[in-house]
Amino acid sequence: MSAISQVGYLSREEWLERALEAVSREGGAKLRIAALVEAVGVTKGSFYWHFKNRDDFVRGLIEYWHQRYTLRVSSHLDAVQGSAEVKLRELMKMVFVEQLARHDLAIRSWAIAEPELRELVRRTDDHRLHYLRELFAGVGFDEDASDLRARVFLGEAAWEAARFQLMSKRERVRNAEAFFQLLIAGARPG
Amino acid sequence: MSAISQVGYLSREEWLERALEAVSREGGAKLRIAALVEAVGVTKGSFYWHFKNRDDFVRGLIEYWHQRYTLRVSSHLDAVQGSAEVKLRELMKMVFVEQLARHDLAIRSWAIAEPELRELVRRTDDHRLHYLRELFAGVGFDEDASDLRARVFLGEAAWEAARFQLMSKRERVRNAEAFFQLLIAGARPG
DNA sequence: ATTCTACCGTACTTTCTAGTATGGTTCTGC
DNA sequence: GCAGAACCATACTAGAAAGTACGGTAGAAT
Repeated sequence: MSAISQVGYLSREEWLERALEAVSREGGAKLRIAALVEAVGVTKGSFYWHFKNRDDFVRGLIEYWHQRYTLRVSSHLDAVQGSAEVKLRELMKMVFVEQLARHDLAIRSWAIAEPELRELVRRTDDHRLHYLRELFAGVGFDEDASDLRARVFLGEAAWEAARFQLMSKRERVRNAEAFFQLLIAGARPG
Repeated sequence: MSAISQVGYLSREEWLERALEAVSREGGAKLRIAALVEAVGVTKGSFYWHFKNRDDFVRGLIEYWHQRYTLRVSSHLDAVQGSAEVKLRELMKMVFVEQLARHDLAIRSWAIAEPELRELVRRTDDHRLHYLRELFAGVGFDEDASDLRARVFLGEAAWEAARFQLMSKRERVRNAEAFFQLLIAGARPG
């Protein structure tokens, strides 16, 4: 019935992937289903096929975000051959150059009020924090130093996510390098 | 007509002060005027007396937030007697112990979509960044080092704002001290 | 005390939006 | 090339939320 023929149906995962892009662009604050489905390229029929209701969608999106931008990343790093420092460099590239945290702000804005959602996001934060601590410990820092650096790393990511600043890739690379110097090279243990 | 007699009328500023507390507690994502006026302790009549409409309110709140949590803070620091390091310590206490950035997430969540609001928030970020750079330069760091440290400082603030973690005051003080060590004491220039 | 203005409460209207009902279309397996 | 399942469009309904109208009260000034 549609004028534009659909190339194929959307799986729940594809749906969430597109939705995440739309939401972080439009902002989670005024999320209307009508606007969302338009951005995704479908209609409400599709939305209510994949999701029970609005809350179910939000939960699903946070869950997907956790899977895609935290668990999958740490799994990827585990598979990287090399020292902890090599892994850390790879992670920095992903986060600060490829802007892996670009959806965080929109996601977090939902979780303020609902305790259930806060718990979901907290789980993400805990995983990231724990993983980073291990990474810095692997470089050779002691417990306190590793903990501090993990938090600073996540802080920089949060700042990039919160800031509405369009940086060129060149600038991002430069920033990432300076940041690396501060955290590692300038304070290498031993 | 109200059962509870009002002690007095609310000025626009008092209105915004109360509103900011309510909004950052309830979250900006699902801001309903009915819930807002209840939290503030008035009715819709009051809301629409002080604000033209919902958008006007959001603009006003961001403006107030900028004034109260950025401009007023830098003015306060300018008046502090002492070295740049003393001022920096004072600022760290305000931000990380007294949690001055606790409203940032809710505010930012609105600004994602609307270019006009993004511009307002960007102005806040620029002011903070510039002020911090000057502060670190005052301590003795060169331009690049000051710039980097300013961003790391704001990163830590953003992380605290984004994270749903209840820390005791004791923990906050400890964290602030460790952070100070990283930025200053452990890398003092000269 | 009265008048003017700032401020607020309440009831009402209008607009918006989540959610439903249902028929239709595309895909998969056979 | 058919049957069943998965997926989606459209039209509709109910409820919620924004915004308005207006009467009333508190404060300030004279």
